[in-house]
This record gives sequence, C-alpha cells and structure tokens, in this order.
Amino acid sequence: MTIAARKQREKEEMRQLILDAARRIFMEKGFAGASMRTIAEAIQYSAGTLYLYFKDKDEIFHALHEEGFVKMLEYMAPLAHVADPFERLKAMGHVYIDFARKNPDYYDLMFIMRAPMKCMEHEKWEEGDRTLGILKSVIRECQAAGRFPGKDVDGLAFTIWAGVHGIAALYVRNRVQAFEGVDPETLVDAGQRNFIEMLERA
Amino acid sequence: MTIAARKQREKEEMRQLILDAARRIFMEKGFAGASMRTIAEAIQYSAGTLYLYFKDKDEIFHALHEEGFVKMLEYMAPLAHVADPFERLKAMGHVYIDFARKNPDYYDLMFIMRAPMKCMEHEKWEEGDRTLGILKSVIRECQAAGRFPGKDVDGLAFTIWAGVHGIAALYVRNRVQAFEGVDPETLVDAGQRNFIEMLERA
DNA sequence: TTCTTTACTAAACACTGTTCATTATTTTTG
DNA sequence: CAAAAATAATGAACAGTGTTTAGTAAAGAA
Repeated sequence: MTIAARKQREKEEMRQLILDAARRIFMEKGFAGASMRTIAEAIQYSAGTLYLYFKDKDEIFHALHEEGFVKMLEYMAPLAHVADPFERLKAMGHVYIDFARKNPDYYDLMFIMRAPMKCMEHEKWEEGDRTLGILKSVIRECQAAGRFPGKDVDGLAFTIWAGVHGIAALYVRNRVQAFEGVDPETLVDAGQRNFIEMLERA
Repeated sequence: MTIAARKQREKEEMRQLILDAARRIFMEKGFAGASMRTIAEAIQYSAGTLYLYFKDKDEIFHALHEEGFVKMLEYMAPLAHVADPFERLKAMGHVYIDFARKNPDYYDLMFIMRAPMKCMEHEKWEEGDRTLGILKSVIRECQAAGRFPGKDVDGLAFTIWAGVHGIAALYVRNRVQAFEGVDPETLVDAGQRNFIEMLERA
C-alpha cells in the first residue's frame, strides 16, 4: 500500500498548503479579504481546486478556528504550574483577554463569527470543549478549596466566560469607542481588574 | 417654499419606505438576506434608487442600528420609576439581556456587527451614547448611596456592560452550545443571576 | 499499450454592493 | 403656453463573491 499511502500524504500536504495560505491571508487582510480566489492564487492553484480538499470556505475557516484553540491552549499551558486554583483561574482570565488583544482576528473567528460554527452543527466542538473543560475543572478545584460554595459548575463557568468574553468582544468589535476620549486599553484593563475583584468577593 | 418643502417631505417618506422594507426583510432573513436588490424589489424600485436616499448599505443598517437603541430605551423607560438606584441597575441588566433574547438580530446589529459602525468612524454615536449615559448616571447614583466606593465610573460602566454583553453575545452567536446537554436559556439565567450576585458583593 | 482513475483547470452560474449613462418626469424660466 | 433646466428613476454594467461542472491532462492498473 505504499502508493495509496503516498497519495494520502500528498492530500494531507495539500490541505496544509491551503491552510497555511488561508491563515497568512486571513491574518493580513481579515476574513473578508481571504476569498477562495486569493487563497488559491497565493499557492498558484485554481479556486476550484480548494473544493477538492475542503467542502467549502466555512470548512477552511473551521480548521483555522480549531487552530485558534490550540494557540490559546499554548498560552494557557504555563498556568498549569500555578498551585493555587483561584490564582490559576485569575491568571486564566488575564491570559484569555491577552490572547484576544494580541490575536483579535483569531479571537473573532473563535468566539464571535458565525461562519466556522455552521459547519459543525451536530458534531462536537473538540478543541473548544477542551478549553471549557479546563475552566470547569479549575472551578471545581476552587470549590474543593472552599470557593464558590453551592454554585453550579456549568452556570459559574458560563458566568466567568461571559465576563471575560464581554470585555474581549467589545474590544475586538470596536464598541469601546462608545467611551469617547477614554483609551480602549485602559478600559479593558479596568474591566479585567474589576471583574477579578468581583470574583474575589463572590 | 411650499414646493421645496414637499420635495423634502417626499424624500423623507421615501427614506422611511426603504427603511421599513429593510427592517422587515432584515428581521425575516437576517443581514445577509437583506440585499440591496431584495430591499428595492420589496418596494418595487430599482436597486440603484436606494443610493439616491442612502450613501450605501451600511448607512441603511446604521439607521436600523439607531432604531435598535430607541427600541432598547423603550424597554428601559419603565425603570425610571424604580427609586433605589442599585435596584434600578439590576433591573437594567435584566432588561438588557431580555432585549437581546427577544431581538437577537437587533442586538447583533447594535453590539456585534461591524457593518453599521464603519459609516460613523468620526461622528458620534448618538443613541448609543444616551444608553451609556443612563448606565453611567445610575452608577453615579449608586455611588452617592454608598455603593462601589472609590471606583472609576467609566471603568465600572464598562465592566458592567461587558458582563451583560458577554452573556448576550455568547447567546446570540450560539457559543452557549459549547455546554453540551445544558439548556441555553437556563445558562443565560444562571449567568445573569451570578453576575448580579457578584455586583451585590462588589 | 490500452484502460481507468485521479488532479486540475477554465468557464460558467447566481449572487453581492455599487456606479453611471440614459430616459422619463417635474419644475422653472423666457 | 412652450422651451429649458433640474430632478428622479432605471437598467445595464463592473468587479467582486462562493460554488459547480464539463473538459483535459497526467498517473496508475490491466
């Protein structure tokens, strides 16, 4: 089966080639600027060829969407060494918002855009699930240490996620400009500080 | 000048006619489904005509975006009679999320989409400003009553806005489905309850 | 060396937002 | 009232989009 194996390897290489181009253009010109034709052009193939490797545009961006979670998990990895669960939770909040600031396009793709969600209507959300799993387990650790007594884990996980997402989403989609004359970065910092403070008192 | 006055009235009527059609189609088929051609078709005009009354598509949706704020302010109006400022603040949070649940498309347009924001790069955000002004003044009232001592009003307003927006945005853009097997509505309720509880302890 | 399968492309389809020359209708003026 | 100027509306065109498909050239199996 050495021949069929090579074929499959080539197929995988081509998928990766497309994905690399898609990522590069997406980072440079955003989602709208990353059209099927510009992606194809970047790797000197015809647009139709992309459809031999991906069902549609959404599937390409679903792949980048998953990449985003891997990237975020990399940001989170060092926090495993923080012994105190509540300190770890606070650090996670910080890292989450930091990720959004440094990778606004990835953040958008992962948590705001509709596009990459459609193509997985009834499949499960692999990488996203893992990230959420980490949040839930750190919450459970906090509870074992006496924090958040009597709180439902899912409900609390959602509350915390929503808290940091709210900050990140208003930032990424430029709604912070509603505060005229106030520096967006300062506002995000204040939001983060306040939210963590509220979490401390909860 | 009775003739010029009539001309201007007709112009305003036509703008309203376009806006009504745009709103109807937007509510029915969403932003993507509300193309210039379908809007024009709905009022039996050619697509080019719309450009005699609106600079571009974004300007049409900026108008609907502003409508959304008027609608939200209507939701908020009854709360003016809540005497205690903190009770009023809590009720505002509830109404905000309620608005998002009942008008997800409007909410999307107002707080998530990029489209309606572009056309007002350097103008000010009239209706949005007013909504934010209400939030800030209720926070100041709370502070006058001893709540949130020593907190910066802008920073706190952003924190609270981000808190409720996070819940609404994850709901509207279907990220709640990350919690498999948990009812989205229940999750939103829990998020709201938790956040208000945290605000009480702040 | 045929035959068949695979890989790829160019062209087309049905859309999108937007512009513009042309036509039809009003309004103003001589 | 008729001619001229201004306004309103259109349909076609432009440059894009995602996607499908008929046709072609190369690679593998017989």
